[in-house]
Amino acid sequence: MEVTIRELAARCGLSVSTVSKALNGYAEISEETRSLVVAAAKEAGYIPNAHARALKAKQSYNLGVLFSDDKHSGLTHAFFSTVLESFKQEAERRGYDVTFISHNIGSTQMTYLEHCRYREVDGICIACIDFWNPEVIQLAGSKLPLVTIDHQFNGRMCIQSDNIQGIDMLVRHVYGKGHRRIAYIHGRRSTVTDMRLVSFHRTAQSLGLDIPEHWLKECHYNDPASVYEAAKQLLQQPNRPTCILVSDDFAALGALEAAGEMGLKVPEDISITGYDGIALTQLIKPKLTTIKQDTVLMGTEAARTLTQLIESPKTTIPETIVIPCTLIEGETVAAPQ
Amino acid sequence: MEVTIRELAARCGLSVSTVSKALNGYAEISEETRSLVVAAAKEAGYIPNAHARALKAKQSYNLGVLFSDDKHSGLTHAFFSTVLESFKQEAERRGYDVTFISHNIGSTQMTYLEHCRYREVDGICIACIDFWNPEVIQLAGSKLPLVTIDHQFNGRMCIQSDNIQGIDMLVRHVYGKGHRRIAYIHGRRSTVTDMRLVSFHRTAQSLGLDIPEHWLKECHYNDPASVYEAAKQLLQQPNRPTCILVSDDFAALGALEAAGEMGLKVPEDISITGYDGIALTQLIKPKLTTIKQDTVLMGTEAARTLTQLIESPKTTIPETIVIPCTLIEGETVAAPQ
DNA sequence: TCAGGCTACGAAAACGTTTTAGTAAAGCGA
DNA sequence: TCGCTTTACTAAAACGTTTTCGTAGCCTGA
Repeated sequence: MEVTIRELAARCGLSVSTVSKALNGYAEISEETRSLVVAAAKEAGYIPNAHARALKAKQSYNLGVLFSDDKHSGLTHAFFSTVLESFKQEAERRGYDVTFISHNIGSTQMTYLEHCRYREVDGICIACIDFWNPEVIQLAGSKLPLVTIDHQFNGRMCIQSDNIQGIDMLVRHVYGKGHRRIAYIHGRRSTVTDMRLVSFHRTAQSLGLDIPEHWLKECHYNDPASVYEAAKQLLQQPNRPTCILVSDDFAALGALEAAGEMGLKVPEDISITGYDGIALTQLIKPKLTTIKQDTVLMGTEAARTLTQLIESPKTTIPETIVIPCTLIEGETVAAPQ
Repeated sequence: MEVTIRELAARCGLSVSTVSKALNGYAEISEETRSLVVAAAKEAGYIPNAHARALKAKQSYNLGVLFSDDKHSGLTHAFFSTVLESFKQEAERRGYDVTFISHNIGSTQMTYLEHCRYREVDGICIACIDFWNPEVIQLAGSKLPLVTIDHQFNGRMCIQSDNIQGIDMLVRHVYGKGHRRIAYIHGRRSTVTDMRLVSFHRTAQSLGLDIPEHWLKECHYNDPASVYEAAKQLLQQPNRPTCILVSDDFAALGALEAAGEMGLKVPEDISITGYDGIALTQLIKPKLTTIKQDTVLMGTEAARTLTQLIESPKTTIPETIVIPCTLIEGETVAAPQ
């Protein structure tokens, strides 16, 4: 059915090796034969076989993506799906397909690394996952070219959204609007959370703000319900904050909900911000003031550096690439009463 | 580096074929040797090579997904990303990986079908794409096992959300609330659009409603801006409808926007509904009344039928599997004034 | 005792490529 | 003319599996 390189060679009256070289652009093939072969290939509908090629050449032109979060939202995760989309587009532009990595393929359990070896992916992009998972650490310890999003493994490439700058901008923004009593609802311990917390404290201090410990609340990312609870606690205090920063747009909806239920108007009675800049924020009323992470650039850079790492392992790529973010001024921050 | 079956055979003092059979559960291998081999494989960290296996066995255990829309929202598409996520999960449960199919891998242009042949995917799932695209039609005409979401190709498997039922429920719901003047903003011509339109007309007729032609507007899916325009036109009419059905949740935001700008309150002054049941609808205020498509079941069923088709091509699977949908009663429909 | 049938294993071909090593033919300088 | 290089091609091994076919040894029944 499918025509192989052998048949193609026969049709051309050439050897298999010549045809292979002609198709792969070897210099030792004359222009004449090359065009002959290319024409014949087209006419015969010849498509090379990726598996045979990968088997021999030890390159699969396949990139793995590891991608999950504790809530198993997977592809439906508003933030990471946009990163992944642009990762995929850039990978394709560079000649790579992308395959999801998981650890149970059918009945056979595999670790992530084993799955990568099984499919012989040329490299892997890790995002939005528990980076302390032993299997992920095993992956990071392997020889496999690897890029992570928002987490730095020692000696590994990492695409970092500039969380320091983001929180700094955000705090200064609400400060500029007149807020001095600022609470911060952050996510669970992770690289990202830590950076944002550091930045929050640093900026608060440099602005001379005194933030009581109990205005910092730990919640879950991507989980409005937990933020709802935390926001309620904050708002019930006699001497409550005038502004609540939530470290996740989607979860910030929980804070809006809480405020609404308590009869507080946003932004008149209480200011609220998010973080991420997902599309949703600009579709709700009032529009959420937030930090927009450049997800498109993050995905593109991840694919770019990963393929570069694969194709020329020698070149030293900076370990961390920091992607700047921008402030989206919505309608959820106003001067405090 | 990586240990091959040959080395494993040497370690066990067995032949390559015996080892292969032991690992693949052939009956002709004694229990004794099998456990020996399995233990040795584990100890040696043996992982089979998917490419070699695919090359020989003509099965890649890889499923392609073809997935794009005219706005190139790709994975960020709220509706289809949830379908894809559950497709992926079910595929993995059944032992298949999933790879995206596209048509330009690097510099070499390929048709979708060529890409499938290149990667030797065992089957493909097509969703959310222009089904009249010649390349998609070529795919549908091929021998490749195939399942589509929401479009019926002749003789091919299709997972259909029950659009007839959905629109019927929706129209009856607003009718029940007292609406008689109902407009419908639908998407561009497609299988889905057609079914919904048919259902709209049929139900309207059976309820004795008389819908003037200019209350039907064609817009783009996933595009609030175009719906915004259409809604404005509808609302500016002297004798305007009391309820507008929009065939897409996300785009329905455009209608809400238009109403808001014209000083009309939803649902007091005008009722609006969406369609799809994406998460967003229950996060905005007021919550959108809509039809929820069972995206999880759609994805799962797509993966199930596709793998079944691959593994036993003989068994006749019904051409179309219809997935029921449910009404989500939000806060955007009230009795007309 | 022997034909026949299991049982448990092995040899080797095959899958479709890429790549190394080799080689005729042509070109070239002296 | 001769030796040497260059050009343009070919032969064949290899990549890591699966699978067909073959077979040695054992058991069984008459």
